[in-house]
Amino acid sequence: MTDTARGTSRRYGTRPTMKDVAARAGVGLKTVSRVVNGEPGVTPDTERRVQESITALGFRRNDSARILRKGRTASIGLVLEDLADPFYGPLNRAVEEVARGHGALLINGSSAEDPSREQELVLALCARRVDGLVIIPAADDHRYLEPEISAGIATVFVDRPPGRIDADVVVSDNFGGARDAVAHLIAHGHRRIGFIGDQPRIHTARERLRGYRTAMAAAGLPVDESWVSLGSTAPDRVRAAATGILDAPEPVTALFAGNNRVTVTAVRVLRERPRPVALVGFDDFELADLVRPAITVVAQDPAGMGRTAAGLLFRRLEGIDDPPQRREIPTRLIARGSGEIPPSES
Amino acid sequence: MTDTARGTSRRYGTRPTMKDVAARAGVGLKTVSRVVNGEPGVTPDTERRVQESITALGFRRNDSARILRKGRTASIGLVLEDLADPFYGPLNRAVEEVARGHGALLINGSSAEDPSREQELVLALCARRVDGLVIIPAADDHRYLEPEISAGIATVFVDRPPGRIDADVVVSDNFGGARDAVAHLIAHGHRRIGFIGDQPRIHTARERLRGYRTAMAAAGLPVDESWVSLGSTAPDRVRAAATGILDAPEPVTALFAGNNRVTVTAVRVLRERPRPVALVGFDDFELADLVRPAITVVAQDPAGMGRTAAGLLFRRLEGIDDPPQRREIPTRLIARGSGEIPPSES
DNA sequence: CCCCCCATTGACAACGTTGTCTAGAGGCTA
DNA sequence: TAGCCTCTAGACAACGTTGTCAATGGGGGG
Repeated sequence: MTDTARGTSRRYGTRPTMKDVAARAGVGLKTVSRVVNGEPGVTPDTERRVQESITALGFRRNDSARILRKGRTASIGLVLEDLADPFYGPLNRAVEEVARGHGALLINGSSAEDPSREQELVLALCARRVDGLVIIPAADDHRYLEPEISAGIATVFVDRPPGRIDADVVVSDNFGGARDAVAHLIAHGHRRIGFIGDQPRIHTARERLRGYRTAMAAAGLPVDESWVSLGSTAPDRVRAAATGILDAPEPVTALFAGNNRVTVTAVRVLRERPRPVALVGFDDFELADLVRPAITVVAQDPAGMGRTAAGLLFRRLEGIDDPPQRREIPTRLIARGSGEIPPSES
Repeated sequence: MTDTARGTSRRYGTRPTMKDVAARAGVGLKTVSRVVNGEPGVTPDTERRVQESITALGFRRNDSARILRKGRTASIGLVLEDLADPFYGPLNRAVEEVARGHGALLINGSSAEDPSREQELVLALCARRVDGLVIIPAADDHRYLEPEISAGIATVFVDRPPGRIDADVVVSDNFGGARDAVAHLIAHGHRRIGFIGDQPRIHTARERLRGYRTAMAAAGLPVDESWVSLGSTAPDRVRAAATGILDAPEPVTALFAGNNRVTVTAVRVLRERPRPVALVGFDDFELADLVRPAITVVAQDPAGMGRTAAGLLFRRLEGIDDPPQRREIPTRLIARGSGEIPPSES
């Protein structure tokens, strides 16, 4: 026999079950279940005895067994690109709040922009039988989700649409926001405006570029292709791109930065140069108003996106089965100074 | 009969089980289990037949049942104050990475600094039988965890120590960091230094105050109690406190801000005033170097804290059972300008 | 006073997987 | 060729809960 610890206090790692509680209280197993779940049909006296046993033994219902039996896990999965990215914080929190309102827990993970990691994570969540998924996609082919969706796992995509399947999706008004940003610069007198954005395989980057071109065209302004630079948002790449655009013989007088990280690098670059250049960034960021000049941005509403996505998800979980929905969350231009700098010749 | 959908494609919401796979492949249930888990003792031919059935039916193992049977959930819980707080992003991510390395998923939630919500969340995670917990405490009494811990749920506290129980804990060197910050200001000639911190019921706030007092005492400088203000970090409160300290008849020449949020508000207040006042903040924040003057801070290492905490947790899960550990993560003073401003008389 | 009904309670199967154990088919040795 | 061993495969119980159903007992109406 190896149970040397037997008999000394409680066995480590062993938890009491309803059966144990029932035995101690001298009642049936099902009665304990009823008490634990607050079901009717138990006399106050019996209930008291059961409760006493529960606290005495430190019983806690095993939700794994409950889940197995009931088929619902009361948990949803959230797959995003990077838990550490400040943009996703409010989104994460908003999804959590909605989940909490529905009594569900949130399981989450980062795809790190790696499609295979996204898939691995999503399938692990499906194996857990989460009730639903909120996904910020890294992959561009989501057909691997088809069996899961038809098996009843509700799925909502956020920030970027799914690839090659149809599903609920919540996106920012990337096109409209970008168009507004560029129109704002044009309204302040700019005619030569540069655009530095993310890799074109990313949907949001393409939409923002489209907004840029549309605004320019609407004002009858030509776009010199050397003003446009799409690619990695790594500081080095952005710095090189910005320098190239600003040092051209006939340089731009304003920059539109395609996202957060680009904006920050652009601020650093502009600060090193004598000539004032206007700047509007896509995505707000904390402290954008503390920098001098304060940064004019097109603000997204990540919390709103999270709330909307979670709302759609629980709507599905409640059984509403209409065609896939698309929700576009408006953006808002916040003028703080950097976007209102007038054009200055070299 | 209500099964109108029967016969048309697959029934929505029903998933194949190992039994279904076995029936289709003409093998026993256990053989499917063996194939799914890569266990030995299956001929290549049989395995092929089973694999074929699995893909044809879109089978995915039900981890709820597996968990029930095996007793391990391969998931850990993370309870923090606010998923949206940028400070916790890197911590969250670091914990996730370590969990991922151990094949575990991460379930997380926000306590919103509400002790009862912390407890509710923690107990929900315990009912799920997470293997372990990483907790950034909001409560100051964690005895409610005793039955869970003795039932084998490993628990590590981060950022603040647990209340009234003994457990592994990972904290920043709040005392040392604060002392260094104030010593830095003293080294730059300041003798009257204000401190604005968080509510004294929070451990980190007390430790940082202790560091402040120690540095002042070490330099033989008196502390006028009107220079010290602890309380909510809401902008209004901090603004009032800062104004009071700075408008005193014999005002301070430097401020030490007890955390992130305080620092940001302090920057705004100082910017509105003519007299230059030195500032050092506890906690680094993105773009601290973009503000003018750039902000000198005592940087914590949230990713390091997360990694260390998760490391301790999985160490426990591997069965190491020594006394509760305490790990202190060093801080680092980053001089950027605001902390090197010399004293200026009114 | 009898019968019916309702409220309380518990026995039992089921959820889908994994651990244990045994059966059967070959191959090898003596 | 008998006997043994190994390797594959499946039958069965168990994990801890909940849904279903039946049994018991007490109270009220006829």
